[in-house]
Amino acid sequence: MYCNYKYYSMNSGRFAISVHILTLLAFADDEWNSSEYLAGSININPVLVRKELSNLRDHGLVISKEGKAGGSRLAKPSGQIFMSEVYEAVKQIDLLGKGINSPNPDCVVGRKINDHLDNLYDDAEKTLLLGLSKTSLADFCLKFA
Amino acid sequence: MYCNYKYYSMNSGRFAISVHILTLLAFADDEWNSSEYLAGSININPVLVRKELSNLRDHGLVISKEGKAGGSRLAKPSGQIFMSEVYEAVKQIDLLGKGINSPNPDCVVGRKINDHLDNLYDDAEKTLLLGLSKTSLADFCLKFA
DNA sequence: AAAACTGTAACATTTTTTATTCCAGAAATT
DNA sequence: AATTTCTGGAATAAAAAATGTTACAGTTTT
Repeated sequence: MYCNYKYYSMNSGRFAISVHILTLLAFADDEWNSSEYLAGSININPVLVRKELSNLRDHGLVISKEGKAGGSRLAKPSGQIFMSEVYEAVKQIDLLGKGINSPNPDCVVGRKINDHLDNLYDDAEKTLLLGLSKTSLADFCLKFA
Repeated sequence: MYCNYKYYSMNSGRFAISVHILTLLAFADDEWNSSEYLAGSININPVLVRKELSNLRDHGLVISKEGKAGGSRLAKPSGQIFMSEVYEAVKQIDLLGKGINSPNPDCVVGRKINDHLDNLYDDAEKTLLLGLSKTSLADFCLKFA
């Protein structure tokens, strides 16, 4: 077995789900939105929404209120939330799972390639983040007009 | 179930494996390298290497020779192969698997979000490719000096 | 006290990725 | 022309990751 670079976690849904949640919250303004309601629009299980909300909360993008009439809303104006932040928020978890495995250390290339790939990935990611930082959640919401 | 955006396929190894293969071939110059040898440095199964070679071949990055004393080598000088090409080569297969599923069509956001996410992803990917196009395989190999 | 939420843990299912086995066919070597 | 050493690729298995579900304790409003 080999390599588990998880740098580009825009993969497979979590980023999309987070953006979807944030978009709904942006449209709902000051209201507290239940995970049930959010899940209804996204068409996934409410528990998945809560998990994602939990992560967004940890990253300061949303706040939640427990108890009856509780729910979630944006932690700051949509003009101050950037896609790069969403990317970073979603990425975290994957990064933990990162496990770089054993290329052959007797090979000049194998011995060093992980470091070099790391650098390459870091650079590429910076570029990507720069691009994503140009779109705010407010910008994104405008598209629905 | 929801969303399967597979745009960012730099995920989990295939990109790394392809770069590893290409780097080995770049160092080996004109020699024909067997999948067995390549697999030895990467420390994965030779069949996986052949699959990856098959893909790289389809994208004009390597050529292979069958039969005894056969193997693979670069299809062009390493200075003319860019990381963006490798990314594109690896991406293809994932793109086929792309399946965007059913957000709630009764919701203003749900109805349109996939299109908007698509655009966002396309833009981000363009940025990423631009970044990757700045590093050639030759550049990458220099790091091993 | 009841109702309507969140927050999580534990578990089940599905999908994707990675690995393995096997063999037919191609070219060099003898 | 038989043998050897490769590729090419199908079929299958195993492992890992992503996604979905159930269940329930804890919070706050009514």
